[in-house]
Amino acid sequence: MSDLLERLRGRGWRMTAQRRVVAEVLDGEHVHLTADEVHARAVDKLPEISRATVYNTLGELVSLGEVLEVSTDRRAKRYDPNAHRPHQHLVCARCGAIRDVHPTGNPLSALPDSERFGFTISDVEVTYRGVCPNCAAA
Amino acid sequence: MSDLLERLRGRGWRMTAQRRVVAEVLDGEHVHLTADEVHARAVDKLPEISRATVYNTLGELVSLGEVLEVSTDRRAKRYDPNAHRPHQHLVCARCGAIRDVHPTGNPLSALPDSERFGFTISDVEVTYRGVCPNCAAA
DNA sequence: TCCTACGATAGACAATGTCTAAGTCAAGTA
DNA sequence: TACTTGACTTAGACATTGTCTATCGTAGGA
Repeated sequence: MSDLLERLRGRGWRMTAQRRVVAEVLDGEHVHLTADEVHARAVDKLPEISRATVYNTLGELVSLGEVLEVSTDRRAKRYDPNAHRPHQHLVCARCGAIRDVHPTGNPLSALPDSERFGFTISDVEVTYRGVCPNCAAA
Repeated sequence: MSDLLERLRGRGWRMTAQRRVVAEVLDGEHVHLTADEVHARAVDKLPEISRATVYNTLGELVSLGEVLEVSTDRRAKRYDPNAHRPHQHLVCARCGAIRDVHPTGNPLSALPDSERFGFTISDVEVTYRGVCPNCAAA
């Protein structure tokens, strides 16, 4: 995670204990926490951190392109630190588990010009839904 | 829209003024209203209809498979009456306009077995994002 | 026409996210 | 090191979206 902290510092980010803690919480593969979960884990490390700061910091990380927002369910947004490798999500419809996946081909090419209605398309968001092995076994 | 009302009546749906109004509001192509927008339009036709009834009725229509829930932004869910033809969505990142689109090929096939982590996948949700012609011109 | 179970209602409540005003502090400067 | 300043943090009010409950009303069958 010092990678991320270094990058942020290099971009002129003012380093505070709160920001460091939020960045540390968002470390790892297949991490997809809600803002509230991030807050809860941040509080473990820094009890006086406020909800507003977590929201602010997450918003800044998203603006900087260091973290992605994903909405796999209709409840809270989730934050995905795996922003530097394009990927999609695979969600278990029962337990809500989320995995990052990497499809073949460019998903943008699936949409023919005749279906683009003159839009300039820049991005696709793809979420696969199914049942994970654990839930299938249960 | 009498089609929808007929189908619903055929399924034993008890017909009330409120339900009829909600079904009428959800008529047409490229209709993607939030629950609140549905409520506002329903109130125009039937001033005493309550918010809870709109939510209940939308939920029932979704359960019956007559209407789809889509979440193209992170704000409110939107309701799409075009439930009988599989389609995806194209969203303008500036004004939020939404169009239904129909891509070529089966999006499920883009995910190789090696990336399925043992999940049994049943569904894919695809949202294209870009800028619509109106916003591009402005 | 009358009954009754299902539907509708108002409004409280819950979850998530945003905003504000005031206090605090990181980092540059001398 | 001490000073300064504007960016950062805070608590809590507020906003939005959605859900639940207790009560009232009514569609449709007898």
